[in-house]
Amino acid sequence: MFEYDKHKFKPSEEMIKSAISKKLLKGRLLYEKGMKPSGLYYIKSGVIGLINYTASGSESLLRIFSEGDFVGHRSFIAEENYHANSSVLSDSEILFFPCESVEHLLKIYPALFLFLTKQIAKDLRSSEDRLNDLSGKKVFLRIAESLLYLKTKEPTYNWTRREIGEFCGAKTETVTRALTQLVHEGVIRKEGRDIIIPSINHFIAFLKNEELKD
Amino acid sequence: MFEYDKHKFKPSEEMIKSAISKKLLKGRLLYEKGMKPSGLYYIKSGVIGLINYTASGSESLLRIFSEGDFVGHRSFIAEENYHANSSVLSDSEILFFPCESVEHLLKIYPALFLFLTKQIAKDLRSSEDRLNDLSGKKVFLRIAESLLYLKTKEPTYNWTRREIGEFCGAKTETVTRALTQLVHEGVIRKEGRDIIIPSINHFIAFLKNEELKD
DNA sequence: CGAATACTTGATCCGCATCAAGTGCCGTGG
DNA sequence: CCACGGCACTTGATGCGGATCAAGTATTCG
Repeated sequence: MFEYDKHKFKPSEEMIKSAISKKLLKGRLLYEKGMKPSGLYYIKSGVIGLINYTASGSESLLRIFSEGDFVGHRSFIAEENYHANSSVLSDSEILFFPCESVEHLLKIYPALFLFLTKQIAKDLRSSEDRLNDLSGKKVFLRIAESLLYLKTKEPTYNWTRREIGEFCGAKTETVTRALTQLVHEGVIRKEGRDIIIPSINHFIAFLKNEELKD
Repeated sequence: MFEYDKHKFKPSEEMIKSAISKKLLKGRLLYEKGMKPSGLYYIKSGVIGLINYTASGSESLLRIFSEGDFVGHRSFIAEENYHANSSVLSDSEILFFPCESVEHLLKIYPALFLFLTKQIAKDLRSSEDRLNDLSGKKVFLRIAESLLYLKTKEPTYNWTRREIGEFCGAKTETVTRALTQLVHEGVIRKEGRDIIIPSINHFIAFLKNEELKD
């Protein structure tokens, strides 16, 4: 089961002075696949998703960013163009730090560079763990684990069935069915469209037990 | 379709002096999942695979390393324990560079650090591209693309059907069937157990065309 | 209130895994 | 050098998980 690191990097006052502030509404793109990075984005508030299109035309949700996260650092550091769209999932306030090169970033903000490097290394682990899960775990378990991850990362955001599915490679209908089962199992509750996990520990215990089956 | 970067980092004579040399036979493990990194590995010759076990007990091949590649750098830089086994696929000669901390590495070998950082950032892209393919592409295309990748990265190594399958989330039988079809399509040839791609360009053209279907 | 979108539930289909029963291929030891 | 044992591979038959299709209902937003 993948987890995420709550450790964040707080930009200095001086850094923030050099930043450009933007407000973006839900549904907008922060950047588009194929574009060349010219700096780093930082989320003051809101939720951003890194989204790619699959061969069959549906979307997949590769990574989630929220308050206190940097965005666009992978492409910037790899010196590649963006490999996916950065889509605004809820109204966001963003800082943009223009930067000309990786070497320049390392020189002026070595601590930030080190932080981002470690972040990418951890993200690679997560991505490879998900790769592993995708070929080894049944969809029900993937959905349950993704729900836990998404709800832990951003408890106040109302994740849709579609987004949960896009995160773990499942269709909306399949997510619905899995959620119905999770309600029957007594580990989640629905309130309108929102999904409530009354006890995270209870949910985790259920997952651990579920993993042993099959 | 994912590609790999041929750009390599050559350790200096001075670096090599501080290294420990090892010879490992096929089937051995360079390191095991869960162990704590204490330095970096470098491949002088041979092929190494990063392998994880899926929930259903089968294996998945996460990354491939060969001559001139570093191994174990992700965990070292993330300051995490290894998240998968490093398995020797063909007899290898390895250099081990002991190193106490990420900061120390950055201080004494800044160019290597920068190189590894970029490498990890590119690997994250590849991994996320594969994640995307796994939920969007049919198994036939995944197998064909994986074959191209593996054969391009290590043309002399005889990739087994099992390994190709473990790389793209397919079973051995499915790989066999896909290969049979690729022979019928006239883009590969079998010689004993080995797979020959007579013309890489022809193969790529076939793939491009195949991607447009469906 | 009406329209658009998110969700739900059931029926059906199909891709690929699984199971089974072989046939090579290759290294090892006599 | 050949025989033998063990994997790697092949091919066909069968089954099932989850996608797809379809036809609703609920929710949210203008």
